[in-house]
Amino acid sequence: MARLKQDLDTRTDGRNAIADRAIEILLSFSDDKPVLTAEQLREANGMSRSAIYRYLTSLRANGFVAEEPGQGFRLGPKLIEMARIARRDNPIMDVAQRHIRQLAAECGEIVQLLERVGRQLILLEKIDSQHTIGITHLRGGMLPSPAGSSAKVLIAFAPQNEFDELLRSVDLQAYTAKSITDPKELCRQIDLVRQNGYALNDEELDEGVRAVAAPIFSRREARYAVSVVGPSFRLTDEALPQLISKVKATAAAISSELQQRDS
Amino acid sequence: MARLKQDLDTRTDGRNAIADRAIEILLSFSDDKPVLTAEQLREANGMSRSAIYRYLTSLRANGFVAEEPGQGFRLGPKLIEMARIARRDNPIMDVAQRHIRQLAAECGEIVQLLERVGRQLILLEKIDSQHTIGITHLRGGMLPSPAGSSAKVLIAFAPQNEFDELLRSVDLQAYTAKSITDPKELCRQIDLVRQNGYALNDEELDEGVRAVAAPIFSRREARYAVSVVGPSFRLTDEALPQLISKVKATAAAISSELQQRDS
DNA sequence: ATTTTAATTCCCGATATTCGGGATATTATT
DNA sequence: AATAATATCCCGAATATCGGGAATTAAAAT
Repeated sequence: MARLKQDLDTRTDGRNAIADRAIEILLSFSDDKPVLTAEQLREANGMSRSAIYRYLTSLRANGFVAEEPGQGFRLGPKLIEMARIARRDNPIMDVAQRHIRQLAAECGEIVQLLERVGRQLILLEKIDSQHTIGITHLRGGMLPSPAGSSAKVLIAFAPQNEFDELLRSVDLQAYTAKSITDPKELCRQIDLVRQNGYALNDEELDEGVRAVAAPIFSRREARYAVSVVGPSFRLTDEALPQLISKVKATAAAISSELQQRDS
Repeated sequence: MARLKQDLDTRTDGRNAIADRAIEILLSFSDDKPVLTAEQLREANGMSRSAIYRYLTSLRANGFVAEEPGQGFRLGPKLIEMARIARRDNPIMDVAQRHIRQLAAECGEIVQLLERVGRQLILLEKIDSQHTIGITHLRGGMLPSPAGSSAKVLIAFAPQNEFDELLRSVDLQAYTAKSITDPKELCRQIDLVRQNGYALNDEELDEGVRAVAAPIFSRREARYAVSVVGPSFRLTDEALPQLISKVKATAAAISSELQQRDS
């Protein structure tokens, strides 16, 4: 009776399904849902009671999840430790840190650094804005999802063999009045992004929120993106040109520093 | 022919052995060895070629490890993202940050914040010292291992049911001339730690390195420890008393803030 | 204190999924 | 081009997960 999910949409070739499932459990946690009960985790991942507890026991013993007495589980402290090592050795973190802090200081808005891994957009760094009146919470990033400015950039400059699949995976739902819902329109914009070297997000995901993003190149690939996010009343059409050039300059500076390193 | 390791020293009751193995692979990476080839990982974890690649494929697809072109693998960017969430929801991180930064500023030495999870000592935060002439690299922490100041504190104030096992798991090798090698001596020191409310490490792990640690209480348990680490020529016998009181004060402040939260 | 309820752990046979070894394909090196 | 090293694919064997439900423990309510 061990009938497993056997996801049809993701290939299970040459992978370890159980390791994948363990990770899936970890990915159930998000900014929105930082604490989950065993029951919620069971349901979210479609497993039996015995199974989820077996996973949780292993994850907890290793500090990957922690138990909050009456509440449930949350991501554990070991992840914090491992991230220190991951940061230390991720070439981009070292290089980008200084640049994006300066960008944040200059424009006073939220600045983000993202990395694309397959169809995932991973948020590496986020510097909060000085303005308390800012965007407090942003949609986290895993494609298939709607395309914000960073996603547009990373799709536009993706290598050919991945490009089509990425483009297809964009969610075209209408989250706001300005959301992109037409594939043709998306293609048109992506083309523009490639021409201009930057992408905009004009309230397409959240009402009143605009963003600018530019690609960072590493080994001739656009693996990372910097973006500035802020309220439309500050990121006005008048303010945008200067902001765009700042974002592009920052991205370019990081790119060139990365390139020097490789040599 | 699927003969697995079946570790004898760790119970596999009610756990998920494969998830454990996946985590074990991640734990192969450390500050000392941030980049490992598939072959090194295979060897370190005693698995077959096919097996290690299956694990790595899953881990890589999820961004838990990343591939460095000619070098091998390193911990991946997804860990950085997940750590952000883990931090955000870890009560201690929010509270302790400010206090340990101030402590670091006051004493100008390395300050560390650790959490105990079972027999593991997890490094949650490390603030580097201003002095470039300091300790660059510290032994990472998983018991069984030698007991530094933080370990002493966390053992001394551990709950009864865990105390004996923890004490037994201490490594009594002679790393330096001053290392504790006698179990009796360790017990005596642990008793003192419990009486005094702090622990010292007087060049017991590394020549010329001293440390002071104090326990942080959360829900009537000493789950965390703050420690200050520095060279013996600055952490002199004359300087220690003041440093000890500062470390204790910091720990106490964090403890009381945590307690307030719980109410 | 006692009952009720929920949450977690334990047990078991069935079988899905890992396992290792070796062949194959790909990439790097000389 | 030839060699070496690395990575993927394929297979039967069998380990270790799987789910269902019972048993235990913890928590909540009466």
